[in-house]
Amino acid sequence: MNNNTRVRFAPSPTGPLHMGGVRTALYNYLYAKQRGGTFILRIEDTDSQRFVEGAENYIIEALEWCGITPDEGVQNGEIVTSPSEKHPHAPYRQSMRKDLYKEYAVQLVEKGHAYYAFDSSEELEKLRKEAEAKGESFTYNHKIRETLNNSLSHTSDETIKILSERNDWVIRYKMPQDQNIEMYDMIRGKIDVNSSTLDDKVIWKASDSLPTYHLANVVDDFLMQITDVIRGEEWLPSLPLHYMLYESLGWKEERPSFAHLSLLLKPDGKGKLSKRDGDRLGFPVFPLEWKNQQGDRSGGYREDGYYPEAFINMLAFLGWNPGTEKEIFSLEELVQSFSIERVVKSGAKFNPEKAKWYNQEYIRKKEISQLVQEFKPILEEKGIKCSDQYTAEAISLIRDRIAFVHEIWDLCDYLFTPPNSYDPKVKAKFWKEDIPVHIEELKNHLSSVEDFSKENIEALLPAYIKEKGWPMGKIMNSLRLLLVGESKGPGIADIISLLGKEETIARLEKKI
RNA sequence: GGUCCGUUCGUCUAACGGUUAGGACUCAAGAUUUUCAUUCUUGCAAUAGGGGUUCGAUUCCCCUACGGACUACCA
Repeated sequence: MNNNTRVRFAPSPTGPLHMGGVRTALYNYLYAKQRGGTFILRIEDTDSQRFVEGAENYIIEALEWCGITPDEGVQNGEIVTSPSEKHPHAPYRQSMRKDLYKEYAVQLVEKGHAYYAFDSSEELEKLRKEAEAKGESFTYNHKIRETLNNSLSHTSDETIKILSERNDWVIRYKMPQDQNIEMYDMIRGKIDVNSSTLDDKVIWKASDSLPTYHLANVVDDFLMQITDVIRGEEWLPSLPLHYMLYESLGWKEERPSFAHLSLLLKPDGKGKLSKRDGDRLGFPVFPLEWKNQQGDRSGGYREDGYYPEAFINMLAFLGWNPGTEKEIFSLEELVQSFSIERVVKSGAKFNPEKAKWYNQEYIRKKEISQLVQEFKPILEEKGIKCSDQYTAEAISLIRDRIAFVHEIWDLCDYLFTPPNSYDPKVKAKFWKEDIPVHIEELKNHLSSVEDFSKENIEALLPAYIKEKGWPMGKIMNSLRLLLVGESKGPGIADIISLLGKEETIARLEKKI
């Protein structure tokens, strides 16, 4: 147990949180909670171009719905601007921390680990095009940096002059040459990269006085005393840079441990899971529904009727397993059992069927009374009035066959309203010859019955039919046809008992 | 193209270097339910290919193939 463990989930507010992002947040949360540590939510909004209105609140709300609430960090609706006991490192939105990054970038320049670069985007674009034309790719690195427009190729006087005259310069990290960078990933183990294969990344830009992700990330992780970084696989290629930044900044000892999670892949075909796959295959990709500026809606697990527990459980098992055969885990159980070492290295294709299965498992564990409350709005919408007691009995008859509350109505509408049509196939098969006469007689017999309990009906019905010598199958199925309208549903005695004497007789009288 | 990561049933995955390679989802069959579903039972189905190391390789190493990520003054 190390209650000094501090992890962060650091999304960019460029749109709704993808389910893969939720999984990353979840693993961070589980890792922290298991160690009695702190889970921090930080917003990485250093790219003003891609900022999307509402995205930050979406992220907060989504995490809230999932039950993975941050201990520290940005709060819903509340702007934490200055440090407090609960939020000692506030603010947690990088755009609000912009002033603090420059000094570290400048410090790197002074130590000789970085330099000012004055190349315009146009110039760089041109160089890229030229390289491409030759079948090569342009890389701003140790081989050519001395020949480009930067403080390495200018005298310090020239540099000072340009710096004061222009505001479109950047600071680039000066990646050392031919240095073996030995890294360790908690999931993948040892990883080696030679620094010569890396380029000189921009770490700070004068145009908006903002750092790029790499610097902001490393500085904030250091300042916020992050001990473990668990993030997506897309960051693995920049891990060497991050290692070097820690080293150059003199924070080697404080460098956190890293774990890179594999991506969530689309269910069919190849590639990573995207919003389009959800639209195409009919499943949500986002935890909550999202409406973009154009008014397009993207479905959410919440709106589709998933329980957050089921969603979280499903997500946890996409790339992790406890090593036992137990598959249903509450959030608390996940906290107990999670281990970063058991996270799978390879990417996981998302399986919507399995997601449904999880929800089905959870719906079976719900209290009937809760299902009643969830179903009531649907009943009201249909204009049905009945007691909670009745609804509870109806739901308990069919609860083992649903995966979602919204499936209840289609499965047992006949328990709330008489059938308005009769399945012709079933009718053709069973509704023959003298059946109507028998049903009439049966109806009259039921009129004289007082006890409509399931047990009594179950015993009485077959006994009566047998006694009369009528064809059992035809009568039973015809009875079901009149009561239900088709060939489906719970036991006929259950249905008759629930409908009650009056309603049962009424439906039989309606005939065909 | 370059760098890095990965590869066990259709899918998610398990397996101190020694297992009839296990489980779950899906699918199929049977039983039960005088319907449908549930439930239960059974079945189908995998170590990418090739080399090593080893008494023995899914497991360790190398090569190939395939997949993925990254390769921005985006994160």
